Amino acid sequence: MPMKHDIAQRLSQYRSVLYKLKALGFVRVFSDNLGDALEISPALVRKDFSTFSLTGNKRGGYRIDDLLDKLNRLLGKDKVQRIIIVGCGKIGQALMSYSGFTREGIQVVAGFDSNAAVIAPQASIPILDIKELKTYVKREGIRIAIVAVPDNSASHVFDLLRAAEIKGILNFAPVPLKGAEGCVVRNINIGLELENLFYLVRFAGKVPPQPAARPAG
Amino acid sequence: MPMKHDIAQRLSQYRSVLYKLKALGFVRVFSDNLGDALEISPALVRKDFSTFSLTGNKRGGYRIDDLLDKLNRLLGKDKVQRIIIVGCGKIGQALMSYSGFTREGIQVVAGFDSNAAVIAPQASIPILDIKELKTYVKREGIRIAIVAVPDNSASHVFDLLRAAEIKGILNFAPVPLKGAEGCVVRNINIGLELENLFYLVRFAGKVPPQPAARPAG
DNA sequence: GAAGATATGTGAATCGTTTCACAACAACGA
DNA sequence: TCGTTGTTGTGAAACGATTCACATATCTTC
Ligand SMILES: NC(=O)c1ccc[n+]([C@@H]2O[C@H](COP(=O)([O-])OP(=O)(O)OC[C@H]3O[C@@H](n4cnc5c(N)ncnc54)[C@H](O)[C@@H]3O)[C@@H](O)[C@H]2O)c1
Ligand SMILES: NC(=O)c1ccc[n+]([C@@H]2O[C@H](COP(=O)([O-])OP(=O)(O)OC[C@H]3O[C@@H](n4cnc5c(N)ncnc54)[C@H](O)[C@@H]3O)[C@@H](O)[C@H]2O)c1
Repeated sequence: MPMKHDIAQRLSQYRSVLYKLKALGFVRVFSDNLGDALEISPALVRKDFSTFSLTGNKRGGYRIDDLLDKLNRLLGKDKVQRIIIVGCGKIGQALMSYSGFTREGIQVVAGFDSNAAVIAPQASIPILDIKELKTYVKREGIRIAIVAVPDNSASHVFDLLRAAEIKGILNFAPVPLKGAEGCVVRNINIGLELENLFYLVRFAGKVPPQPAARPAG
Repeated sequence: MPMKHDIAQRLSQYRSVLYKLKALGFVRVFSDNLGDALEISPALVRKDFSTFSLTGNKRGGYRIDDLLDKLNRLLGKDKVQRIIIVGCGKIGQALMSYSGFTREGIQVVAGFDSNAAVIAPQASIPILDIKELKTYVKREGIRIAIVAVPDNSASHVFDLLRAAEIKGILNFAPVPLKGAEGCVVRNINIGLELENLFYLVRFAGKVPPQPAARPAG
């Protein structure tokens, strides 16, 4: 139950940085290097590694290959992760044809849509009728889905995915789906990110949450 | 300097929920209602409001219209926010044609690209040559940009935006751009979100950060 | 092989955020 | 008018995450 809210995120980031360092010819890293790269303190890097028993050497830091092996295993990078995309509109199709996933060991194996004009079972990544969702998910053992349907279909699609016993959802509809027993949800709300950015920019430097000068007293 | 890292995010979420309640005919809300909606405690809702001097009534809760007025002002929703998109490929174009932004008072006023085949200065949302970026940004007083260029162009584009004195960036390239003096950056890394989801799903319920049973002793 | 230099690994201290708990107050009913 | 009810507003407590600080291990050099 106690889940450090973004240590896993950092693990992925360490991994990404480590690959870059490795490509540059480095063999070892120090907690300072990783701290600089992620803009966190070296102590936190060490704490994180310690949490997952990623050990180094009291002098020469950490062996990059060693860290990468362990991180890859920890993050499930030793096998290709297969996902589906529900809603093959603008966002959905952009994601389906995104080559960056492959590099990360993520494979989009199918799309699903309710619009007959979009369905294309013979495409290299087949787009199937949403009615086939449950059968497909069960047969192929899919655990993760991306939701990219219009806002007003999102909660219906959410129910379908739950019925198909999907274990994790990445949701692009600006309708916060609430995680439920046995199904983790992460919401990506681009509008919200922008609003946040406006706010941050507006109050950059200035007194941010203006606690309203107390009426003299 | 001390910046509560996601209180602004919550402010936007309150706003969104309040509009839904209003549409349903509600006039007042209680901290409990908002707490339920955002899956946070009512106490935090009250603390947040208190921080921004959003006051309610000791019995009948908060007046929705009142909250919305104040939140809108606080979040800069009283005027349309004008943004640009750099990199008009798959993601960039999906965002340019996304109608959801308009609803939120966000207007994409131009796109920029380096590929002549994509440039279209006469389109309803013009796509201009990246060379015109600085001039345009200064002339139009643009403060926020979305970056949707390929990974290896990201940091170059970042420099161009900084030179144009852009104040905030929403970055889709999986290359963590580091915020700098006078420029806030938010990175959206979809691959990272997916990896995180895999991790969460893999360890759902089970012992998560396996602290490696100590060697008897 | 001892001395010095340098990084890790981690318990304790710190810091920021969230929750608790309750006084203060508004509305309502008798 | 006065008690009862229900909700806010907020100091203080609890909690969780991060940083500090240092003992400990390893490498390097003489
Ligand atoms: N396009 C963007 O840039 C953008 C940005 C932020 C958020 N979003 C959000 O992402 C979601 C998708 O946006 P989009 O622009 O790709 O929309 P879109 O209209 O282009 O695509 C939606 C697709 O979902 C399909 N669909 C509708 N109901 C369905 C159902 N019940 N089952 C299966 N498929 C169904 C439609 O046929 C369509 O192909 C929306 O919720 C939108 O708010 C989009
Ligand atoms: N497509 C996706 O689903 C997806 C998902 C996650 C992340 N991303 C990331 O988003 C970014 C864009 O992805 P995409 O699929 O839209 O790529 P894309 O190749 O379709 O589009 C990139 C656009 O940027 C333009 N460009 C290149 N260099 C430029 C420069 N120096 N100045 C201005 N414009 C320039 C190109 O001409 C092209 O139009 C990439 O970094 C990618 O990793 C994309």
